[in-house]
Amino acid sequence: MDARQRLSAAGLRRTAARVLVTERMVAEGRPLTPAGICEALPELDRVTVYRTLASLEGAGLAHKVQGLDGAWRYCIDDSEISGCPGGHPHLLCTRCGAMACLLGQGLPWVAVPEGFAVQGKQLVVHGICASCAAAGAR
Amino acid sequence: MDARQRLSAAGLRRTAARVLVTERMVAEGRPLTPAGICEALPELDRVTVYRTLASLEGAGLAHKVQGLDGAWRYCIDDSEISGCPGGHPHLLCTRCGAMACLLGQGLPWVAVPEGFAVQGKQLVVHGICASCAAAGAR
DNA sequence: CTTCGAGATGCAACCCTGTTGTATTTGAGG
DNA sequence: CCTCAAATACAACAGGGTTGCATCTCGAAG
Ligand SMILES: [Mn+2]
Ligand SMILES: [Mn+2]
Ligand SMILES: [Zn+2]
Ligand SMILES: [Zn+2]
Repeated sequence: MDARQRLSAAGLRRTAARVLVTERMVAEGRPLTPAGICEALPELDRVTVYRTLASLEGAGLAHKVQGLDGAWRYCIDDSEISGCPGGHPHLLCTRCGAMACLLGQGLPWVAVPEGFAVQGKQLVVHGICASCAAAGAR
Repeated sequence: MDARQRLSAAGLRRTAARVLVTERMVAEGRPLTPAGICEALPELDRVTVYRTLASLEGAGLAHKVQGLDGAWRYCIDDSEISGCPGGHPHLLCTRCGAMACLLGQGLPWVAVPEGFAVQGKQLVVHGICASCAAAGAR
């Protein structure tokens, strides 16, 4: 699905910044930090990238997850693949900072105390990714 | 168990800062942000609080969890209660920022791709806590 | 094709969390 | 007591993210 189509389908104005950011995220296919996107798109202002990501997330075109480093990662929701309502766990490499969506598995049910209204859950599994392990052993 | 005993048992020097921070955390009984601890203990320098919390965590006397607001929360490990090796889920109120340990349940098993070496997991359930819901309805 | 206004962008300044460097103090063991 | 490694205070810094405001631009309406 084309970036422009995604934006229109979600009822968002198709601005240059949104098209660029969306295309970049689709091309990467994994959760990216705002900083990483800024690096890839130096023609965009940092604040614009933050606001663009917030728009995409608000419109349901992307989801975000927190890294252990305090930075959020945003990833396009690919409606053809995901199909994991309620979200999915994420992998995070503590060495290189790369994040990956663990599609195909959902989030666990958790027993919460009476009166607590659950809005969402976040499950991040951290460790050393395969490529970092290979590089470290070398 | 006394704060001093905890420190000695873990092989840490019993300094004034560590005793104060530990006592404060035991008294609260829930995960606290460094900022919250600083507020409660204005006689301590901010950096000292950060380094003290790192010491406690390194010695296995406390664990930490990330809040959705980007701040870490530290909580004393009460050896008499916890007994949840590998950690436990945490609750976070998105309105007041209060966090709670969900003792009694462990973290789920997650299928990770071949070659990924898991170091740890973090499961944060966020929503509106009972007292905030009551306050909001009022 | 032109007009026009809500919404998006760029820029500067700011806040908050956390870290690092370094001189000074402190506490536990001898 | 002494001693010295470890811990503390203070200042400076770094990174992620937000806010306010002037300017620009998309897209609907004429
Ligand atoms: Mn994901
Ligand atoms: Mn806990
Ligand atoms: Zn890696
Ligand atoms: Zn609350």
